[in-house]
Amino acid sequence: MAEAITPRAKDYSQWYLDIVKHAGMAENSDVRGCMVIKPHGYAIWERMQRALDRMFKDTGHVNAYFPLFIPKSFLAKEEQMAEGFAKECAVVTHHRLKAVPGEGLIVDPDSKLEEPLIIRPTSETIIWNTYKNWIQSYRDLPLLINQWANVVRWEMRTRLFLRTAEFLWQEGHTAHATKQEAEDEAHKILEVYRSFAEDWMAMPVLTGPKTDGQKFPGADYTLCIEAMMQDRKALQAGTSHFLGQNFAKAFDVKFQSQAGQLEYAWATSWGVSTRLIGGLIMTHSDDGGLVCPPRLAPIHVVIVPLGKSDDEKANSFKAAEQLRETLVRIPREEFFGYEPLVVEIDKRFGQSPGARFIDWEIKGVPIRIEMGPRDLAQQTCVLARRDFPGKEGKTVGVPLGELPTKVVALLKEIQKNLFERAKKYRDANSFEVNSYDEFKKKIDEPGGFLWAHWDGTRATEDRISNETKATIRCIPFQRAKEAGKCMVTGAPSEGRVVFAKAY
RNA sequence: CGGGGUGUAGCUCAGCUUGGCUAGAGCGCGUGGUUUGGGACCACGAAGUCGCAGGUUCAAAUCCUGUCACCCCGACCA
Repeated sequence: MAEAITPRAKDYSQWYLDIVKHAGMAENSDVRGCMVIKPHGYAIWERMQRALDRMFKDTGHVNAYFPLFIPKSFLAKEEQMAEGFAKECAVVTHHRLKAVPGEGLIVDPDSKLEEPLIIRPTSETIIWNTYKNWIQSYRDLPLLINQWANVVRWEMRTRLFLRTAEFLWQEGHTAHATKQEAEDEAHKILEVYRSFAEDWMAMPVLTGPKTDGQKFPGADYTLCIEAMMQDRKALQAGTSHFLGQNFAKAFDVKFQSQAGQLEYAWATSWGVSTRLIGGLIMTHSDDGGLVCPPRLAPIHVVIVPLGKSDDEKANSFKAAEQLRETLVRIPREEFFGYEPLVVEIDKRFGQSPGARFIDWEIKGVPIRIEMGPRDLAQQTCVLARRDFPGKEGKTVGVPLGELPTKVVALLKEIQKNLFERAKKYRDANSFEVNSYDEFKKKIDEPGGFLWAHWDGTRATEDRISNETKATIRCIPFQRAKEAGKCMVTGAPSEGRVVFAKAY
């Protein structure tokens, strides 16, 4: 039991760190606040990218790339944004080093930049500065562009994947001729995010606008997808902003309408980041390690051949190779993003079988097939599903001939089961509360999503978050119309909003 | 930025209070052998300018001064 994972019940944060570490997903680098994403973690990100990118393309978007550096004056042009990001910007002030005898490399004082460059915390400003040159006529609209990039936000307190100084994301930036069209775009993307979260990550989400206090600086309003982690805390998993004409005005982006009028363009921006990987971990994983939904799993099936004698090893290894050949030839299906099944064979005969099984469980491979002499004598194998921990997920005596159909069906079943289980958990930890006293009690124990009436004011929202550390996660589209009274002030409210403690 | 703490092998740490042989352990790593259906074991081995600089001393990982880095707790965030 050398590499045990801390149980969730004992220390949830440590459990999370143990999973990230032992599953080989990421580690802290020697650069403060920055992580190294290791191959197994990056493989999940690549799968996320592929699925999302196709969804963006299917909705008419194209990819482009804008600079990492943003002149300070650009950032300053949109006042809300400048204020929102000022405290977490990395600033480049010089462009050269020089070697000084005795001192080593120093920043060359003669290389000071005329104007400091900001490392992008987000790219609205540089992009809208560019759009100014691209947009003259209504015929140039809509402009539907996405970029895959890294950004830097100088965070004090970091956690792998969930909050790091540098992270990877995609950011969409669109320009439209009408307000309606831009608003439709923001909603359309939110639906893309919802379906990605639920259908690919198997992570149920609430959707709806943020309050004014929680929205993106520079946005007229922000829509979000919000998920519940297993410690009952909320995770903002994606945001889609309606930016109004704020950036068009800041960067003077006008177009001539069909009627010949000069008008400011309407904008949206939207993004999801490597934070989703943290969400995926905290939604599904158990005390045995990572649990990865099949549609995003870097490896779908691992075959572990077993044997003592050289003959037994050779036989089971050969059978494993034959099985892999069969499995990877299964016709590509939309369900798997038209990609072939990824099947790995574990050749480590030198290690004990238990150690090998556990290693794949920690890595979250959805299906494991064990083949030893006892199985092969009967032309069967042991089939283990990762959504049930350890031996609980095992079925012995599965005929080899049935595997191709069984494996595909089981992958789909695991995907479905993970979503339903997560949804059940979220719903079981969501409560309607009707008084502030009840709220204060429940927010600590048991925690979770508290649906409550709120008067819609910033003052009340701030008061609640100061007193309880809980914030309004979103004003869900899913809420019922229900006349009520704010639990704090008693002022009228037309529906409940969702409060929770959040990452 | 305020308070607390830690720097010794790849990792986790002991040793420091009370200075003294060649600086230790566990894990990991390498080699050889025995093992193998839920985290195997034995033997041997490689690996450290004790964060850095200066000082005290016959003698410093240990005491003193300075310095750097990192971690934890309080105001923000995909």
